[in-house]
Amino acid sequence: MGEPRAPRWCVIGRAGGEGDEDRLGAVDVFADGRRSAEIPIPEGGLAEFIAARETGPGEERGTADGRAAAGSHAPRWVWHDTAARYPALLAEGVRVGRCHDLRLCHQILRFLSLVPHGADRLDDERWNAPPEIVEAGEPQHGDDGAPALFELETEASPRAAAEPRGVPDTLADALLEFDRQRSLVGALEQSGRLALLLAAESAGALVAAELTAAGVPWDELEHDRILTEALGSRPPTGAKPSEMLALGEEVRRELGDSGANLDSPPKLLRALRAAGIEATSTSRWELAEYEHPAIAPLLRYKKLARLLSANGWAWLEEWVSGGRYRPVYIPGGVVTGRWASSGGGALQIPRQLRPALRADPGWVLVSADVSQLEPRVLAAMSGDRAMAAAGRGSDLYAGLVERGVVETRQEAKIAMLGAMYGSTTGESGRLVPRLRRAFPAAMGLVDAAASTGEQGGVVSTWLGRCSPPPGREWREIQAAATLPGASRRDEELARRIARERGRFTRNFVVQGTAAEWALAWMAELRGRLAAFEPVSAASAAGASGPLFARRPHLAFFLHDEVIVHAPQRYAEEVEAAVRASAEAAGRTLFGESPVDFPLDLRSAERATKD
DNA sequence: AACAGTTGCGCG
DNA sequence: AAAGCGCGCAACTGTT
Repeated sequence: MGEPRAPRWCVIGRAGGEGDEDRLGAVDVFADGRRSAEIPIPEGGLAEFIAARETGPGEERGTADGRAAAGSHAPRWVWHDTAARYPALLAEGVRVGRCHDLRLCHQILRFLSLVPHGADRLDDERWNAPPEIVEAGEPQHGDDGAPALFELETEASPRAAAEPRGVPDTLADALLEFDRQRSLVGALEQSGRLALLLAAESAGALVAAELTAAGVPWDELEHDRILTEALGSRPPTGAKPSEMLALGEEVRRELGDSGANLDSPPKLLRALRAAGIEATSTSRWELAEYEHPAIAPLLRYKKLARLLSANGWAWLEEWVSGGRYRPVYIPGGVVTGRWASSGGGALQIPRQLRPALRADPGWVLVSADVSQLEPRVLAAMSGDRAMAAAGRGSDLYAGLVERGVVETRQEAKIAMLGAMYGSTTGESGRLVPRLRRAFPAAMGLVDAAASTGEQGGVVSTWLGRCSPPPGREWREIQAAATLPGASRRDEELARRIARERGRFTRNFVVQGTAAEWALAWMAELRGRLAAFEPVSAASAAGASGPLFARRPHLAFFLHDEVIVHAPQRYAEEVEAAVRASAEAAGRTLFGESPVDFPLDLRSAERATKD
């Protein structure tokens, strides 16, 4: 498709050598492998350069309203690190349709290249650096009036002020790496899955930057109300809120120890034992086992202490401003391919605070999560028809009960988690054999992954992300245990860490494939949302920035859940788009599989869960 | 005073 | 005390 003369890719990178840090250049790469000469990009002109090409011929020029041509003419942008490049573009109101993130793709391909296929390895270690985190922020203007977009906000958010990492960003490096990656994929690829994975991973990088730029609409007053209701009114910095003080006094009174320190686990443990509570740790799981009048207030104290330190007023001040919470996501930050986050704890927002996620006036939050994503992914990967059938309704766990695999929904859940995590003891270990009987194909897949891992092998997700090989220490312990002079301790250690690795690889294939499904879901949804007609300026969202104020946009992502911030009038269309994207994700990964991926979907002003 | 390591708990 | 995977973060402890 597309015009024969239109470049398929456009590689962006730093053009000059020493002293030329800001000069950028581009090289077009065509489908037949031909390359253009280097196209110089004037200083500060990247946004304009890209905007012009994202808008196809005959279309209105300028993308201040974010109207990206959905890829008909625009090339796929190839750059070293989306996290380093894209926030500045977004801040200038330029959206990108597709990209190829060399750093993320390198991370995927480097483990893959350990598989003996005879292809060239990607052995340029410089590409293995962690992402360069750049705050989106408002464009800052330097002395010369030019936007200094890459300046780090050292004071506002210290975590984002990490030193720029050593990923090469010159055009020459990018072209070389891009060639290596393409030839490696070409040599290894038979199914097209790997290309799909690289595209999905890169799309995820775009989504992550856009999520930070758009922010989560956050009701600071509601957050404050939740805190005040639980903790008492806000205390001066460093002081404890009244509710914690009162509970602390109650605990100390019940323990008969007026000096007991509840904030130090070792000291608390000593105080508990002095009061006759023979606990071995201070975790709430263990404390809840003991009958003592100090336990209840202590558990409440710990709950409040957690709320205060993790998401208290200090957090609110640091991470929420102008009605937006802007977490930093790290695509591919987890070995399995899941996203991680850095700063602000985006992936740990407690349910208690969900009511603080609140749409702007005239807008709604469309929240969707996938029911039992990981078991469904396992059913699809393994082609287990019985398991697919059990998941045909909206609740796979209920399907297990209906089929008499287990007696209760709770048992179904425990058994399924145990199967995917590799539990061998307790109730979970007891129930797993039933699944093995009912779903031999699915269980065979995870059991094989565990076995491969125990033997030091590499496993891979559905699209081909490989688990890291075992480290030197692991191999040495295994080797030592097989030596003639090995002690029982050596053997037990080797056995134990082999089993641990087996549980890791067992879960890797499922968790990693679920992450791929989620990427495909978001990539599809991102495209669909960008195609909505913008609403009038009068109905624009307050603090969403030029690209997101007038269209539905992704606002939050959490492994198997997305939240879209949308103008009220689009609520139903957005729900349909979210559903259609989930169906498309299933087809993209698994083709015409009998497994479906039902969503729990709701639109409301607030994102309350359950 | 700055650092790494541990504990405990929030999320999926 | 999580039996069983993957994370991030704050606070405390013990070192340098």
